Amino acid sequence: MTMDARKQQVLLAIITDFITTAEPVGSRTIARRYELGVSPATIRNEMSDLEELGYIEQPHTSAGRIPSQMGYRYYVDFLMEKKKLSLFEVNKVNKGYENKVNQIGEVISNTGDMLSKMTQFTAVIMTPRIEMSSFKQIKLVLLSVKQAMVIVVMNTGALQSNLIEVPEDVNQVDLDMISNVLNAKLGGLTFENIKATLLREIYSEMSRHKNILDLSIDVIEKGMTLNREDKIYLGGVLNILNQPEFHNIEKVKTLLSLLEQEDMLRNLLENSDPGEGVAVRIGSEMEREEVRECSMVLANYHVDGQPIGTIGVLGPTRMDYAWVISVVEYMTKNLSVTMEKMFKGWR
Amino acid sequence: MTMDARKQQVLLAIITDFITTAEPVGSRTIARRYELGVSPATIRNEMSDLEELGYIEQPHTSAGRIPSQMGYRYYVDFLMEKKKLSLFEVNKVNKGYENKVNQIGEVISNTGDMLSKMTQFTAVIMTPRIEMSSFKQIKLVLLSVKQAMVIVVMNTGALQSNLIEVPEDVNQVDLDMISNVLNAKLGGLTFENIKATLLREIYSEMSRHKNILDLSIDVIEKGMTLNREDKIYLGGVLNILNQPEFHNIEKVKTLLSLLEQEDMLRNLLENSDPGEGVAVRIGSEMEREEVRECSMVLANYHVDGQPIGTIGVLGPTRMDYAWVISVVEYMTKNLSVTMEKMFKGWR
DNA sequence: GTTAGCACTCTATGACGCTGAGTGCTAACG
DNA sequence: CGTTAGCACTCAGCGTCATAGAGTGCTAAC
Repeated sequence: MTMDARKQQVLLAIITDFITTAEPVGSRTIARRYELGVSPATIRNEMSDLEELGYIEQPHTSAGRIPSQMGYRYYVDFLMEKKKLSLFEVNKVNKGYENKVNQIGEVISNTGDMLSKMTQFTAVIMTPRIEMSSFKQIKLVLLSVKQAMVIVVMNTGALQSNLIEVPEDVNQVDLDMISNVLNAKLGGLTFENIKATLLREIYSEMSRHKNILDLSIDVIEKGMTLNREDKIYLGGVLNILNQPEFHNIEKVKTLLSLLEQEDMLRNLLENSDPGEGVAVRIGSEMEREEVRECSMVLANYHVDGQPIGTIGVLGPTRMDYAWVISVVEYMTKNLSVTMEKMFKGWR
Repeated sequence: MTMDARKQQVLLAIITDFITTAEPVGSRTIARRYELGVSPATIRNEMSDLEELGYIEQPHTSAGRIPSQMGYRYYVDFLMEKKKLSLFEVNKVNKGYENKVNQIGEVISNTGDMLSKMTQFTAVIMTPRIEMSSFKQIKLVLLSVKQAMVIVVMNTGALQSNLIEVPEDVNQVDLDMISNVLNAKLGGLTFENIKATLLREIYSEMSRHKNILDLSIDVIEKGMTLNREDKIYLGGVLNILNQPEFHNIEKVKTLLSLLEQEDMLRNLLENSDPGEGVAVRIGSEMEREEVRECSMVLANYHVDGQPIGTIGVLGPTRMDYAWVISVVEYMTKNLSVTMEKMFKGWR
């Protein structure tokens, strides 16, 4: 026994129905709502086959069928028809990008909000990965007697600043000198490329100025810790509470506590890199137990052809993939363009 | 009929019991568990009185009694015995402050985490209010051709930075000049004190240098918007899901969505300023509908005798006030000391 | 004033049976 | 030989009902 056209039709009908109703769907319902031109009995036979093939399952004997994870996968890969965003929605998105184009954070959070509003699920956005960008410039600014600020500009335009303490006898001239050395040594390098050898080299160069040696190390260390600062933005977390599959407090708790732990979430995202285009990860295709009943639709956004971050939507496996994929696709494109514009302006 | 010693004992027993069990407590339970030396019947009589006085209520005829909001209030004001933190806990808190004393954000989030872990409720911390602090120094640093960074240092040591775009022909010398003017005019003033007149004054002074006029305005505006940047840190949000009163998804949703909206939360906090010492706000003593079944224990933390922020714990009205109050009190003291140390080091 | 006793109330729980949705099988049909 | 009508069967969900248990309020006795 193998998949044929009518089985596909039936599977499509089951999934379509289940996505909207969240109820197991029976043979009668399909016969009534979808015009397959056959009787419920025939559909029952097909369903029996589909179950044997593993595409659908039965919660209990006298219930209808629901799609299995494999069913969703088949649907996403072969059956689904992509939807197109309406003009109205396209306009709404474009409006969302008109203001506040000068702050990375604003763009990210705007995108996330729109994404969650349009899909009614939870939006997940990783801010631009700093590992992929290289140092462009490092500035050290003395603010008061013992306090200075490190400002690191990356080639992507990303910018990070941090406070450091400095010895009392350090003045701005010293700091400028240090910046110069750092710029010369580190300019154009990515964080990954900064090896211990290089640090030692800087160290020795600095050692001519004994009293600011410690400081230089401090700066590097700060820089390295800043490295891990790529944040994850979440939008519409509470949307999942509207989904019937999350009427159970325990499930809510496990999922929310996953979302609360940024490390885990980052891990999850990094382990399901979408590569090019939009990727769909269904249930246990993601490693973590907590999202076994969830799916993610994700895509990378790019600057200069380089993927610099990931954007995605997290919802129950029973989500409207066709719609969500279209939205993610469109938003990714827009986000890439917007980021590109911002970075171009800065370089 | 009026409150007397035995009624107090009974009320205390009811509240104590209800706090731990979350179940209505009956006369038998009290007679058994708390040694009042009287029979259940007598306690029933007292309970009847207490109900008439409004301190307790009955969910339904054949159930025990639960404290009313007024009952909790009476308990907090007159009956409760403050608990003391054990040496073990004091040590844990002190450890928490040992590292990372150089970043305000770290201190805040550390405090919040400890607070929520120790109380098992949700911790709410407002970062230092910037309105209360005055400008100490403003720096403008040119980063690239069209891009500069504004760094604002407040007298509290708080620090804010923001990116701005500048015209191409502006160089660091121009920026230094602007910083100087701004420092001269704004130094020592709080945000509140910056009036339109002052801005106009600066404006006119700047007008000598036509081409950087726009820039100056930009800087001020950025500064003003930075103003509203006092964030609210939340710790242990999911703890409330462990409370039996939040087994209902709808309640969870309303409360969480309140917490998600920073403006509302800020409003809530600002409307219940604790003043000196630790304040307790029970149920509808706070204005918002969403927290009618919650209480907050809050206190201000200080630098130089000035309250600069608020720290609090949010939980169901049925919380262990004695314990929570002690924890908040201790944490506030510690936070104040730590902040003071940080700011002293910076001034 | 306190307490034992008792009737009363009301929730929670579990058993029971019914209903309706849905299936799987079989036999008849084209 | 695929399709379908018919039918017996299964099972979750729901309402009903009776029971148990916790707790009260009242009364009368101490």
